[in-house]
Amino acid sequence: MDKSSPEKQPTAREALDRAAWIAGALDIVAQDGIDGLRVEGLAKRLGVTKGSFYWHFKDRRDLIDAVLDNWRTGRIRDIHKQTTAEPGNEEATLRHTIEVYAAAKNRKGISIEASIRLWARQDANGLAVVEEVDAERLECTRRLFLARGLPPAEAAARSALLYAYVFGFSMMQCGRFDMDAAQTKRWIVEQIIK
Amino acid sequence: MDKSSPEKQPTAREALDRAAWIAGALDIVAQDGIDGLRVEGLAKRLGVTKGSFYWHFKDRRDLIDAVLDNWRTGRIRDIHKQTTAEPGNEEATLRHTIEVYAAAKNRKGISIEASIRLWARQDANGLAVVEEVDAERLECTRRLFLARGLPPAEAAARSALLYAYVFGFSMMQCGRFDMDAAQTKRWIVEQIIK
DNA sequence: TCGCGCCCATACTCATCCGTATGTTGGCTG
DNA sequence: CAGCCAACATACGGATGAGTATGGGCGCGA
Repeated sequence: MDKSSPEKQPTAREALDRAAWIAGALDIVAQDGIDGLRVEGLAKRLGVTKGSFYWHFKDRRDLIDAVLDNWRTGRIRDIHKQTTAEPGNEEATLRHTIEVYAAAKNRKGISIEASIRLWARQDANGLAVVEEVDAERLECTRRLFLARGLPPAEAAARSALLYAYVFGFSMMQCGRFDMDAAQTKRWIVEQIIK
Repeated sequence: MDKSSPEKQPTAREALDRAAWIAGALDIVAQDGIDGLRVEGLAKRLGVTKGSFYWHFKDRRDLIDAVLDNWRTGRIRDIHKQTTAEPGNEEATLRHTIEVYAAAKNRKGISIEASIRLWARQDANGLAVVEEVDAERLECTRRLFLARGLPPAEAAARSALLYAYVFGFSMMQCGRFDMDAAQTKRWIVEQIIK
């Protein structure tokens, strides 16, 4: 699992550079998907050449796996951070979680989500990563519903509906549909939370 | 909008061949996304060479536009077919619509949906197509909710939640989450319909 | 100051793919 | 049967991109 292959100490320098490559890769993934993640394009974006890339990574697949791993740990850290609620405050925490994940400001994060999930349809490693992230997220919000006294089955169902709504709505293009978006979102959130 | 450029009669032969190319393209899109849709690969899949392709299509973009157009008209025809209900039968029609679009058997259709929607994020033509399909779908199911006597805002909200759930759930990977999937889906459908 | 190793550039090979130009074949028509 | 045309195949040029091989600069310790 770990990148323990370098012979000497994994200097902070190298770790930082690798992180920079991954950060740049995530920008490209958000724009063009994982298929659009090219070694030479990423290098040009970082102001270097391929020679640098192949010093930090074994090959393109190594970069993709690093991106997936980085995304996985980041999403799991995030959901734990978002869903830690003091007892009695579960409802506000749930509303806030939906806010964060469905926010229009989070366009880049949504794009990365969609790209990785589509990629995971034909990649075993990607599928495992998405499964782990989903399981963690579903479990975190389920706990919040359980803390509110809901029966286990309903807590699981509400948790599933929460993420289905968030991801599904982000994939839709409602530009031509006549509705009050804010009012609609409020009504849906009530259905999920209440 | 129409392909009226051929000088003579648009023979059934040519129409069939163009449809065959589009059908093969949809297979590839379902597997590898629109980025994976390559002229030579598609030709090999159909047992011919590029020479044939460039007789039927101007270029790769022409094929993509044809695929988008075919998908658009097909989805609109489908949703109209699924949502025509005799008065009083709206609830069963809504349940059936969810069944059809959320069906696990419809894996190929879901993959095409996801690929096109991701593609539409960076393509104006694709965006217009998705917007039109979404508007049509949202309107069709909204009419069913309205026919059941719901207030307009709630009908629109339920219609939006319906598709958000269908698309969102199809993007999730719940393999590691402990729940009764059938029971969960039943609970969610009740929330949307009732 | 000398060498060594990290970090990157340069320069290739090989494969894929788009688009075009042109050759070829089989069927239909006059 | 001559000719034409739809529907391909073949062959090519140019671009892109992965991966490798190799060289060079630069800091740093002995």
